This record gives sequence, C-alpha cells and structure tokens, in this order.
Amino acid sequence: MESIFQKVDCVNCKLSGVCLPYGLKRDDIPKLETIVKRKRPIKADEYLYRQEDQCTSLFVVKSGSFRSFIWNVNGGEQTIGFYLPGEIMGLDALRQQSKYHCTTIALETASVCEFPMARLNELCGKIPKLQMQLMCVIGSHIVSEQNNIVLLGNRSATEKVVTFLLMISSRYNALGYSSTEFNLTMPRHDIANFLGLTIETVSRQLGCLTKSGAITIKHRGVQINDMDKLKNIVEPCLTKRFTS
Amino acid sequence: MESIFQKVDCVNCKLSGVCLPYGLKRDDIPKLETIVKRKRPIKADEYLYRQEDQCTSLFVVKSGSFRSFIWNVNGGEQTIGFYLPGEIMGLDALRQQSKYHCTTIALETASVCEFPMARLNELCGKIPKLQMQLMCVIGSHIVSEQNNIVLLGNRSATEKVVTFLLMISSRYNALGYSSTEFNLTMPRHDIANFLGLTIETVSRQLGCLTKSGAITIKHRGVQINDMDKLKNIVEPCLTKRFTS
DNA sequence: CGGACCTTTGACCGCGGTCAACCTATGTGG
DNA sequence: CCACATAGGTTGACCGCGGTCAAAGGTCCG
Repeated sequence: MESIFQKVDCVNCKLSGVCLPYGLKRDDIPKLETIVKRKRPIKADEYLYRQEDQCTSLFVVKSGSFRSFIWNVNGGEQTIGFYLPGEIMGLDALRQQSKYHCTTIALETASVCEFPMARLNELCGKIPKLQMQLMCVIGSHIVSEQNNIVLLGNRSATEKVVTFLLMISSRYNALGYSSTEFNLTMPRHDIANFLGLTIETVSRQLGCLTKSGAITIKHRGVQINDMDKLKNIVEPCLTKRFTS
Repeated sequence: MESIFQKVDCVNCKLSGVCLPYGLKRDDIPKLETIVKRKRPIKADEYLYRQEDQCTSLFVVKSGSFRSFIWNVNGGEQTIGFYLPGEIMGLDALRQQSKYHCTTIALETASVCEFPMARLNELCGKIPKLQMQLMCVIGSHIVSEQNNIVLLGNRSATEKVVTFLLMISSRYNALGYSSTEFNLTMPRHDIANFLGLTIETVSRQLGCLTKSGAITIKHRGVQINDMDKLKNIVEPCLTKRFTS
C-alpha cells in the first residue's frame, strides 16, 4: 500500500509567498519540509477536523476551499469562515492539549499541508525567521476575524452581501486570479449563514445587484461589472481621511 | 522627575495564573520581568493605542477595563471587544512592522503591562515554555473572537443581550469575582454597538429581563437572580450532547 | 428521464430600528 | 443649598427591513 503522504516541495510551491516558508533562508526550508505532511486530496463535504477532535496541527489550504463552523447548542451551525488557497486553518490548535473549537469541511475536492504544532513550535525556537512568519500569519488571521465582526455588526443585508463579494474578490486577486470573475464554491445556504441572513435574502440581494447592472450572476459564477458601484455601497461617503 | 514605569513583580501578581509568566520556571520569570513595562495609570477615555499607530507591543490588562473598536469608512465605529483584567490586547501587533488594526481606549481608570513584541519574540526562542504559553494565550483570544462571531450571527436581540451578560459574568467569575453581581463598566451605547443593536433595544431587553425577575438592573449595576433562566434563553433545548 | 437539491420569486408579518419625549444621575456655578 | 445644564438611560408609537412560509424554476446527479 502506498503512503498517503506526497512529496513536499515548498520551494516550488506557488503559495510560498504567503505560507510559513516565506522569508526563510534557503537552507532552512528543508527543515520545515521534513515536518510538513501533505495528505491525500479531501473530497467535498469531508471533514478536515471536527469540533471534538484533539487538536495537534495547523493546516494551510493547498488547493480547493474549506468552510468552518461551530455547532451551537440547539444543533444548528454557525459558519465562521471560508478558506481559500494559502490561508491558515486550525489556529485554535495553538492551545495545545485542547480540542478544536470549530469543525472544518471541504467545499470541493481540496488538499492541505499539515503542520504538527509540537514540531512547529520546536522549529520556531531554532529558526527566528520562522517564528516571525508564524506570528505574522496568526496576526493576519486575527485581523481578518476582526473584519468579520465588523461585517456582521450594524450592517444592512445589502452591505453584508456586497462586502462578502468584495472580500472574496480581493482574496482571489491576491492569489493572482481575476478579481472580477470567479466562482463561489459555497452554496447560498453557507453564505447566508455566515452573514447572519437567510437564503432568500441573499438571493434577493444578488438579484437586486444584477438588476442594477453591478454584477452578473449565473448560479455559482459571479462577474463584477462595476466594482466602483459595489465599493460605494459599503463606503457611501469615501472621505479623504483614508486615501493613504 | 520620576520614572513613569513602576517596579514589575510578576511572581506576586494576582493575574500570574492567566498571564504570560504562567508555567515558567522560577528563574525564568525575572527574564520576562526585565522586558515588561508597566505604564502609569490610564484614565477613562484615554487611548491605549490607535488604529494608525505603528504596532510594537502586546498589552495585558492589569486593572480596570478597556474597549476596542474599528473606525469604518463612514466615520462610525464598530466595537469589537471589551477587555477585563488578565486579558490580552493588541494581538494585531503580531504582524510586526505594521499598524494596529483597531483603537483601544480605557473605560475607566486602568493600568496595563506592556510586552514589546521584538523582545518577547527573542525571549520565546530562549524559553520554550514561554513560547507555549504565548501560543496558548493567542489561541484563547482567537477562540473568543470566534465566539463573538457566533454571538453576532443568527441571534435575536434577547439572545444577544443575555449571551453578553453571561459572557461578562463568566469572565468576572474566572477572575475570582462574583458571577451574579457586577458592574458593567461600559455605557449602553457601547454594548449596543458591540451587539449590532441600538441603545433602545438593549435597554428594552434589559427591561424585559428585569420584569421577568431574571435580573435586577440599577444603572450600571447588574444582579443575576436566575442564572438558569438566562442560560435557557440562549440554549433552549439543552441536549445531552454537550453535558461534558 | 426522474428525483434530489439548490436557487429564485412572491406575499405576508413581526422584530427591531427610528424618532421623540421623558426620566435619572452627576457636575457646576451662583 | 438649590437652579440649571448635560449626558446617559428608559419608555412609547410607528414603520420598514428582512424573516417566514410557500411555490415554482434550474441544475446536476444517476
């Protein structure tokens, strides 16, 4: 039986600019590669980890996309985030010896790189640059969670949906993909749940945006026709205060 | 002129059980103490740091309480969290060389311990236990931010207000204070803004809870008379699933 | 081609926002 | 000590956004 782990090659990975090896010296990268596990592909709706699992590893999306959510006490779920290539998952695992605080599943066929926390911590002690990059990645994650809180705060349904589209757009853009034409890999249900809205409201908002000509929607496919119009919806009076 | 920094004594600090020195060997603690700055008290409404400031330090609340918020583009603010003694602030600073992503102000006269990131990172390389504890503290912070997202998701005004009271209650309890009688250090405006509600709605919800006998409110003072009633509001059908 | 699932669209209504008035606590100056 | 001002908090009346319920259209499976 073949190993489920594939050969790891961080140097030639397209995501090396945003992942943990970033900034490392050339001869430090092999040290990191030895602790990375690259699992076999994960199919749509398969669990990456569950809320009750002992948490031991961080994960970085290599391809595909994921969704994580928390079971609330009534059995319902609250989606807390979506993850695209290069993004880190399982940061609750920083508290070693504890359990994951959320469940993460694949939205489509996907693959990840797995970093066991114990060995990563150890390596951070030896490679200061790795420590710095880990902190940087964690900091970015915290900032993006703060942005989610702002998104869910005092915002109308229109603002939420538009902000969501713009967030996805800029994340694809950062990966080198088109910022104006992309596919939503998650069903409406997940978007609605994430935004604190209902499926119907999301659908209606997308309908309105389509009628206004700002976007074109075909099922999961999104095309942004008027980026400025979208930005003006979430930032009605763009002052000079933040033009830096 | 006297130094603005007071003598640091982590060993005798009441918060040592939740702060960064936790788990360290006795002779490692002085090393940490040398990098901590303890600033003069901060008065109500004074800034601890601002959104545009270069970020260089983490802070732990020593006494008093804080609120942090993000300016949105329209000039309004979105409160993203409240901080009680022992809680960590300024984690956006993990991305060194960047700027704080939110602004933090004191809700009342307060004091903090300041940990410069550069020196803390350095020390983490030398003291593995410190690295572990830092990761643990960061992990807890991330988990609590995830909980905030769940709080703001698909919840009614009643659920939000009750959850807020229970969160504050359990945090005071963890500090060794009463979980049933405490003062809210923030005005209604901040609570409402944090929960994505209006002042009037928060006030009405507190009014209803008072009428039902579950709580007694006197201005900022809260007394919880029926903890179970509150818990049942946010967890209507408490199944055996999570009784662990 | 049938069936399951996802998505859209419409009609209705209730929760929570908005506006306004009033109440309460605290502080200041005469 | 009271008169007054100010900020924070409460309460009521009204109404619109978005949730709920229902039904119909689309898409992707086998």
